[in-house]
Amino acid sequence: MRLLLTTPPDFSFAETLASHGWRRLLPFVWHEGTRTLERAEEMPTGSVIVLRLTEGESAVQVDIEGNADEAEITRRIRRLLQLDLPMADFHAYCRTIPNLIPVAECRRGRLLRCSTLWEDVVKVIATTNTTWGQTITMSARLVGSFGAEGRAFPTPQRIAAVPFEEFAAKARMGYRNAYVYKIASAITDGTLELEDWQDDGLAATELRRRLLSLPGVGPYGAACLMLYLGRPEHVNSDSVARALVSQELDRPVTDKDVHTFFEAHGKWRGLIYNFYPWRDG
DNA sequence: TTCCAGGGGTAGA
DNA sequence: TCTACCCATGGA
Repeated sequence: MRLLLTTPPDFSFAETLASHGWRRLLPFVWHEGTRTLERAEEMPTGSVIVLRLTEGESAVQVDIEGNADEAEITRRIRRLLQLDLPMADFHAYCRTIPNLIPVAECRRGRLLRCSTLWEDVVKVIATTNTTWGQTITMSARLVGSFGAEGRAFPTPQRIAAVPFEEFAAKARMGYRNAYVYKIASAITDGTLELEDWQDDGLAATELRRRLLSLPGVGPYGAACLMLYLGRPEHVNSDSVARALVSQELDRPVTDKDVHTFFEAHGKWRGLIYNFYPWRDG
């Protein structure tokens, strides 16, 4: 089966996929030669399908291996590519600042997401206080050990269904094991309705408060997740941000300096940081 | 061995 | 609010 999803004029397939590192984490597989983003998805029935996304003419072409409900696939892909996120105001803002004009002209601003907030949360936790290499292997172990057919990202239910000791031994996420398992268990027993937090009616301050209440999610993680949820008013200051701002200011900097550096960009701070045209690339 | 990586939790001030 | 310390894992 093949789907063709029309994309907004200010959408860029290439820029969205390059927006951050998610395309390098399973179950995403990026094929540079064919410019294809592949991803296995577990359907509500338990079956696994494979999506292959390529850029079309003002559209995203989706080739689907396996049988699945078209509406459900469309919904997931719209989430993956932030197709419903308005970009006009952000791009208009960028055009008012000379060194940010390329951000608008290259149609940057959307970020690649996973098909659930749950998966985004787990992967953000897997990026904290570790190297990218380990983040990649943690994602691979989660998919391989607990995902449906060892190909899709595990649902919270699949993780909560195994004893913690078994989960920890196979996931090997260090002290993050307990955080991920606790979140999976809370979703499974119904005390945490994480996916409902994506409601646009939720105030940004309340969303941030809730994200910070998740074990393993602090200021950095909450800022990342808010960015993925279209609320870019916080900068996800991390060691990368500190290094870049330090280079820009030519002196050692703290988190506070990073926040001060982006303060003027107000509600667009998080996006400006993510797409900032740093010197030397 | 020791350090530390796209931080976070906790205790104590 | 700020600081110090600890945290599992694995590579350098």
